[in-house]
Amino acid sequence: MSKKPKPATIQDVALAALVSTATVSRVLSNPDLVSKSTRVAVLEAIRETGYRVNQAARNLRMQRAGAVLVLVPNLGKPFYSGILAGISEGFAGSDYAVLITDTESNPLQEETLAGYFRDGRIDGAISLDGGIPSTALQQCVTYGAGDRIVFLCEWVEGEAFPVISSDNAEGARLAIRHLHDLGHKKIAHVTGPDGNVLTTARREGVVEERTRLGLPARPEWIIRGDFSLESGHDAARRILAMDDRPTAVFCAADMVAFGLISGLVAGGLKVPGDISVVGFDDIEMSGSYVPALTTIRQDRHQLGRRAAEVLLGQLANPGKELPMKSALPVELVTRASSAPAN
Amino acid sequence: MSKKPKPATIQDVALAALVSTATVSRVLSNPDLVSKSTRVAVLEAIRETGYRVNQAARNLRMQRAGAVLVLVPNLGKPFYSGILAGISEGFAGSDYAVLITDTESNPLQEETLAGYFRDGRIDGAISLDGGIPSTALQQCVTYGAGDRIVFLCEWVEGEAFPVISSDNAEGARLAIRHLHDLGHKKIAHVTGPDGNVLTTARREGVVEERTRLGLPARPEWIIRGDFSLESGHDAARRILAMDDRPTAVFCAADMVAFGLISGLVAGGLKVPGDISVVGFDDIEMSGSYVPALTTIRQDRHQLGRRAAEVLLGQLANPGKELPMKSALPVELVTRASSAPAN
DNA sequence: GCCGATTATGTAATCGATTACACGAATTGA
DNA sequence: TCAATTCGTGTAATCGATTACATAATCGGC
Repeated sequence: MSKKPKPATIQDVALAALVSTATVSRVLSNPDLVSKSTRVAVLEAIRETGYRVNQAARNLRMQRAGAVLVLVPNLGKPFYSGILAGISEGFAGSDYAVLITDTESNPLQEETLAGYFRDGRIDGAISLDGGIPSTALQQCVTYGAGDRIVFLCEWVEGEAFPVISSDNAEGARLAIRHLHDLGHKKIAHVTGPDGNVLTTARREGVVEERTRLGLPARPEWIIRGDFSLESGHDAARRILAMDDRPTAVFCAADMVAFGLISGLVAGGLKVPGDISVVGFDDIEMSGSYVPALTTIRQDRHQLGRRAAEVLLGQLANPGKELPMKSALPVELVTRASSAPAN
Repeated sequence: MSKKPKPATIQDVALAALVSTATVSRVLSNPDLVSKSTRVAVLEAIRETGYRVNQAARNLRMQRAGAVLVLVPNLGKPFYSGILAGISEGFAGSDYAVLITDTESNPLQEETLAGYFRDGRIDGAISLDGGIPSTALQQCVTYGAGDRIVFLCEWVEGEAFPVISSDNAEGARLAIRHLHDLGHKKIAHVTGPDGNVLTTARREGVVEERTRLGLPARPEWIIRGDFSLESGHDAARRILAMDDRPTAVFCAADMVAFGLISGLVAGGLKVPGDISVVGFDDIEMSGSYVPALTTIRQDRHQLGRRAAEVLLGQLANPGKELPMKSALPVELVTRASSAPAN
């Protein structure tokens, strides 16, 4: 039935090329050590036998796992797909496998992460989740994996790991400035969940820019959300009930903006006629929502690639570079959901 | 800096328990072969040393990869998250790592999949993508991996792999029956993309049930879509332009329903006042859309688990069970987007 | 009390790569 | 011309498990 042709090993290649396995190995990993003639012969033998290196054997010998883990808060959020694509692209050339786990449906146990390192299942990790318990991180550091973890988009306050993220505060400022340019003065902001680092960064951007532009600020114009569609609905309800309604709302996420818009429309308001709405992220469907959403674009692909590169760098020369925070630029994408103030 | 305490090996345990490594290994994989007293001693030694088996070594010796690959058409679609959660849950107890790849952003090269098997990177695969080229699959079969691939949700017509999916035709029938029960007679259907097996199954369910109930059928009431938000918009435009408009629409996916609803509303129609809409999938946001979407729920979690179980079974006794198609039940979830016909 | 069967355990080969070390040949410099 | 390098390659140990085979101990039946 299944014939399962046994794959060629390095021995087979050595035999075919009339050299030792050491030489074959060197041709693969350190070609300069081998004379041109034998190198050619070995490469020919490799082609002939159809040899492919056995990762398990290599990993065992080299004492590595050959895999990295990506921790995603919620795989279901469309926001993450581009990032994951960027990450796998970043690792495509390498011989690392990319494991992905959803921290919402597979909550990280206290010692799970360090355990993965310990058991030789992973060589490094990229976390998109800023909610990893400090204790879990400390265990990794204790184990010596402290320099093989990088944070992406979110991060844990007070921990010294490299962080790749967008310039969240700048994104918020861009949004406010855009609305201000359109003539809006009363601008509300629907935030992310409490305690989230992105919430803070974006809220501060809002407050800062609003102050700089001399715009009025009322406490109820900062509305607590949680990046979800529902929190957008809630915000709509809140706004519909206000005496002094804002004429524009900047939401901390596109999903929130969708919820908000549908809520406002259901409440009889027009978007952008009565209220302009700006989101954050520029997820796929933002362009085809009705109205098409004005938003702050994060280069998700690039974010993913960068994180992959940084981690690969750390894995290549462990403990070399110092952890640091790098912020990628964001961009305002003007669409139909924002219009000049009446 | 990073002390990197060297993990205990099976040797260390053997030493501590005053037995051979063979015995330790047996305690772990075949406890019955070991006398109770030594078993206890070994277990104590394991606890003492904090020993964890090294997967790379085990995999090398056992000639396996210790990993399975999940092929997802588009990680960004919220539909897949629950499924992935179910899959990883299904593999949680096992010692298989779960690799996830997005076939849209990382298109599968002709020989990639078979290559993964060949290189010992994976022991099996679950494909959520029905668009895998037959040639790629044949290569896997040739290599002997034919019984370690299962399809989930989608499948490739004419290939003999196990398939786990929902009862798509029944879902379609349920939707039509529901609308019929509400008094609708003129029911349209927005399909999935051409050539997709789900498109066929659902469309056939629609046609069948519509015929059974003696409902009228006009060719333009079958509208070609592609599971996307945009195709929902297009469908709305199409419907708005019809002379003889349907009073209800069954969409082949929730995303399509969202696009459709927003398009219809933008066109001045009320949902469900003028037109009732029913979706398929019951993704997270369906319940909090406005109006909340009536839809056909697939048990995504269960689907994932099942696929994992089937694959694990195949891996445990290769080539034992025969491939077969199994359909999980679906369920009508009645919400606000469908109402009695006027 | 003896012999075959069973049970428990150890010895050592093995999986397929990498690499420290050794060695002979070629090259260099004085 | 000889010693010191450098270069190219092979030998064999090694990574950490599993397991076929061998061996010693125990048991049962007669």
